[in-house]
Amino acid sequence: MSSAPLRGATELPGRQPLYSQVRDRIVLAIEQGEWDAGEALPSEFELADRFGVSQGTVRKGLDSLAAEGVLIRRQGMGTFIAEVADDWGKAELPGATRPLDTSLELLACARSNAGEEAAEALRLRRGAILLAVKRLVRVAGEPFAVIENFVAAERFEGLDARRIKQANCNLRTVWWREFGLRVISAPPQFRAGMAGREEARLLGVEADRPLLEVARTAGGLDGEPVEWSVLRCRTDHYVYRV
Amino acid sequence: MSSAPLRGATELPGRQPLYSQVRDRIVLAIEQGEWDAGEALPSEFELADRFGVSQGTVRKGLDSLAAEGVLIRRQGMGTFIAEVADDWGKAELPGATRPLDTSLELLACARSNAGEEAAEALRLRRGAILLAVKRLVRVAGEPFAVIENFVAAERFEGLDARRIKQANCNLRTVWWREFGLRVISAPPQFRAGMAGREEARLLGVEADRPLLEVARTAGGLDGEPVEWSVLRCRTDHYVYRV
DNA sequence: TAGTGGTCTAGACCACTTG
DNA sequence: AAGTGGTCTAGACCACTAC
Repeated sequence: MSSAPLRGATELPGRQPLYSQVRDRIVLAIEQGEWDAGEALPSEFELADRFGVSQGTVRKGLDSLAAEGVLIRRQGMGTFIAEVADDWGKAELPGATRPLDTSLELLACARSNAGEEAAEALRLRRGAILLAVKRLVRVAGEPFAVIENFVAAERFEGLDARRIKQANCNLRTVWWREFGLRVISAPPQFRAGMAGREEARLLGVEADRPLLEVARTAGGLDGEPVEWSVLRCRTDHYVYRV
Repeated sequence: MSSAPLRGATELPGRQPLYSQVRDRIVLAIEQGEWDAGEALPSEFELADRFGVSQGTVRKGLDSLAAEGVLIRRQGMGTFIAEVADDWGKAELPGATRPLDTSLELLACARSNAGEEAAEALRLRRGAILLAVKRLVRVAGEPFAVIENFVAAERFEGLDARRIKQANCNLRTVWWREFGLRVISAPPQFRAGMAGREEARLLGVEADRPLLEVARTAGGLDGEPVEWSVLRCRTDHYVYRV
């Protein structure tokens, strides 16, 4: 939050461009809760004053965060902190281009131990204590997908079903409001699997029917992995679009 | 190829920003074969002269094409036409982040009639005459996926197996070299399906095993749909990453 | 040394939104 | 009318590449 100009850092060997330093300073301010979701940032000129750079340089930093989906810029209005969204793909009718509306339901929130994939993705040791959140996605009221999210229990002390439900089952909102953490997802991995007994029951399909599996990690704005998650969905009625 | 300044268009009602007009002019020049793949474009200042705008405006246009993967910019060297790549996702080991090397083999190139999905995607009538290209993707020598591409036969008169093999089975290279067409893919749709008898045989899996299906359309730099394609892959050994 | 793209500035004007 | 982001310019300097 200091107003020290950024130039001092420009002589260091591992020097970053000014606009990139501006981006990082803004990220820091966001993480420190300086502005709430939906709130407007100061104007480009105010930020330029604060960071001791020109308005064009601030613009480049803001544009990069807008491209990442962290900020929303509207001509004539200002630059706003984006509402965080659970940025999974969307259900669509095959061949269609319009995403369908979905609803989320919390199934469980419990401690578990890291399996091989989760441990590797989160850079933890195998068996580390995780929190596992299990949710059901519905399309037009019908079960479409089961999502499991895993995070390090240590970092998310106090997470429980009540807090998740308060945020309408949007975990990104929970990470942001309760833990001051904003995350961005890496490109997912895809696999075709079979419905186990549990998924078959939840999704209302027969066991041994093919299910689409989507797995991904998400990291903080600084790049550190925070969350590993898997979505399993039936694709007999709808398809999944990235 | 004319050198008329761009300003004249700025008074039109559907006016585009100058940098966007610069982008379109460069796209046009690329499509007219002014530069080959791998070749360098004129410098920013030369292009600025040619289009009658400032160097910064040219830069914005070039940057947007670089972001789309059409151009590659290298400090101190210049701006180059990117080699076209078949931009499917990659095969990876589960949990890994490094893509594996793949090879392509042409299975067939034949005429067919547009099914419902292909017709809709390509904005043609159902039953329109298409060219269907079928290829096999191998990872470490083992069959991994079957890709089918569909294009309007009318637009790709003269396409045959020989021309495809000459381009190492890279269809994007064929579109570019033989038909002067550069395409960009839209986000794909995913589905979990079952291996039919034909895919099972080609991929070396049992019939009724789950297969991952990835479908997408690709359009020209002007946005018109050109190609519809489907990839079907086994995900028992490797996974598919976007 | 010359030429390229990469960064940064200062200032101008435009388009849009709100009061 | 005032304030915001969006575009555009002209010019400066830097970092990298080639010769």
